[in-house]
Amino acid sequence: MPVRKSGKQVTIVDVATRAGVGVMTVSRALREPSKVSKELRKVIDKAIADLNYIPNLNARALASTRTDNVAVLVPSLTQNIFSDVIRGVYDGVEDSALRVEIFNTRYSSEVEEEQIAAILRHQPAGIIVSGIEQTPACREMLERAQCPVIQVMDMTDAPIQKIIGFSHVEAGRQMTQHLIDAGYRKIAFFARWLNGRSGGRFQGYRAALETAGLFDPDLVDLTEGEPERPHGHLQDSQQISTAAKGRAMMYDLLDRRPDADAVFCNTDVLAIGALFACNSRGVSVPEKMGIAGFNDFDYMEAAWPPLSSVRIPRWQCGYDAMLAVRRQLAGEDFGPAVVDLGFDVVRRESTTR
Amino acid sequence: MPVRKSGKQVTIVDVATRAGVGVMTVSRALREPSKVSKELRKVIDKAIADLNYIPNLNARALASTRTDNVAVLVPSLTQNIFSDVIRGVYDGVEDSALRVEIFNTRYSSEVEEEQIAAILRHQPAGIIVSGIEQTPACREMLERAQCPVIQVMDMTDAPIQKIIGFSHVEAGRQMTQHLIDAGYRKIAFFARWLNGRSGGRFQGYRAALETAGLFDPDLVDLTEGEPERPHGHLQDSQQISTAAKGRAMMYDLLDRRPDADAVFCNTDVLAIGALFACNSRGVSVPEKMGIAGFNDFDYMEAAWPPLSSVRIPRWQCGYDAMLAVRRQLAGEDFGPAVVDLGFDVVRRESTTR
DNA sequence: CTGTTAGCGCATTCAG
DNA sequence: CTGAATGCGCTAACAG
Repeated sequence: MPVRKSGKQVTIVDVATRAGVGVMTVSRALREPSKVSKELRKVIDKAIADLNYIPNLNARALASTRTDNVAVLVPSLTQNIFSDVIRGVYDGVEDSALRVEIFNTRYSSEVEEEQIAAILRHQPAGIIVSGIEQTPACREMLERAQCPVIQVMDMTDAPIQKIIGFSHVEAGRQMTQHLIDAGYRKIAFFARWLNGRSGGRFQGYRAALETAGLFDPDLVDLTEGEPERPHGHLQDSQQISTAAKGRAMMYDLLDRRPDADAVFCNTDVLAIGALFACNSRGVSVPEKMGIAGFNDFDYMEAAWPPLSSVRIPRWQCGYDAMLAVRRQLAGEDFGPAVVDLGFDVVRRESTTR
Repeated sequence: MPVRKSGKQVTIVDVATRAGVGVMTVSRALREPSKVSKELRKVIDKAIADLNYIPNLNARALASTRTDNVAVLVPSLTQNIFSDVIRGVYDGVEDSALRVEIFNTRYSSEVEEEQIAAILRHQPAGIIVSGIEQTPACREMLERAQCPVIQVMDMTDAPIQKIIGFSHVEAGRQMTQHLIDAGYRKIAFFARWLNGRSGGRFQGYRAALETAGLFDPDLVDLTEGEPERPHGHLQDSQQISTAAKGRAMMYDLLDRRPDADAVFCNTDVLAIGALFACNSRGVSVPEKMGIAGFNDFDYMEAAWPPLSSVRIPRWQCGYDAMLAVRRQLAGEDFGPAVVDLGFDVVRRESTTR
């Protein structure tokens, strides 16, 4: 008498019995069809279909001590930045047996820690994680991980295993330098909050202006200190609008500092909001006010006037990260530990005068 | 001599040995701490920390024939619509032991089928899937699933188990009716492609206009037939811009049909592009051209002039779906099979004349 | 509250 | 190319 209810799940044994072959043959037919004779394969396929057999991947993972899941951690899905990274990841996983699992840390270190712990418990094939701001606990876990770990979308000399990204500091610096070169002198900075990456941009902005002797803290508007984390059962309609924020910041700037002549927005949406503010006040862009954003989403080019921005390799980070995982799993060369993909300062009408 | 390399993974046995207790006590301490005495719990926790023990969830899943993973399938992550749904899902999972796993089908039925198959092989705790357009194969798999299955963001009389959403047809109809009521007569329709949901909006648009005797197929611009699936190693910069598309469609409309007086855009970004086109041509909105979008993202209110749109319960769909999963798992009442959350036609300046 | 035993479904190993 | 035995790490089911 079985101690355990012999779960009515269809197992590989049932399939083997029905097909009149050994269990191992079924297992092979499932994973390496080429190693099973064509005839047996047919019989087995039929048995599988008849019984409606569904392989249990948990059992497989336990027996083989590995899985085909690549975990991807991003801080936000609402910001298209990471959607593009994820798109790259998906493009990179094609024609492989791997599966992509997305995890949203929501800019919370606690959540990230929990998720990494949970991911490791599942014995992933690889991990792709955004940024370099992991807590010591996260970092330790990731260092101990028995699989490829790739960091993306930022830059550091000391990656966990490998990093593929670009320098936010340098990006902020170069865009600011472009504004200076274009003839702007009172260049403001708009951001809703600063994290490691956006903070880097701000550093670059500040460095460029200080070098030029133009830095003015009064032109910096960081409004809120907290990272984005819409939460607490907010409904869509109750969300704080970044575009509206950009508009409000521009109104405020126009009121407070009528001498300001340009703004570097930490985000494209902020820039769009700022543009609308100028539109409604009759402030001409780029003549009276230069506007630049960051990310270069599609609508920047489509705006009127077209808005300058910094184009960053979002898709490429995701794609290359997945390829690196695959190379590593295949036992091939892992390549350099640090890959700097760079960025482009895209100059459009909004900063041309 | 062991047949198998006794993998150097730390197991629950190691912990039990070190703590000087039974295996089962460790297992309990991990999952139901309240059922283990405080003292033992301490000893066990220390042993876990000392050994750096990581529970193997695959083994747990195999032994208990269930997991804590709720799979969420969405057709796109680039469109914020689904990001909001996912946000709702995350908010709904809090204070539960469940974990969220996001899957991106990329508007591909094949991908969706593969993913659903893979998900089922992992014995999920629940499944949340977008829309009602599952292929027969998908539908069959989901009907067979031994876990709660919730469809979201659309409406049907025959859900797999339960659906939480709203009617796209009705939404399209009501927005169009609003435009008619506002006095517009030559109302165009812009869309980049039609799938089940956007197609529903078009149906509603058409129905409203036909009822009013105003339908004109020449005012419908569906440009492309294919659903969005940026792909084939496109980099960010090479993506086709929806905003630019909206702008181009408006230019085309202004050229082809100078008598057109309004447009219902299938998507907010399209509407933004259309607005920029009017800005650059000096066409006054809403006087000469009414513009309405769909989704009501934050930037619609922030635009100049503010743009009308249809606000849909994205967050609520995700949140309620997760709660339904939890209720079902807890053995509580599953509630009605069909939940219509409705929507709001948001009238702003862009359609007020 | 605690421990023992058996087995979840599959892949590894090694022999045919 | 095929198959039989063994155990992956954990938890259900009982007994104490």
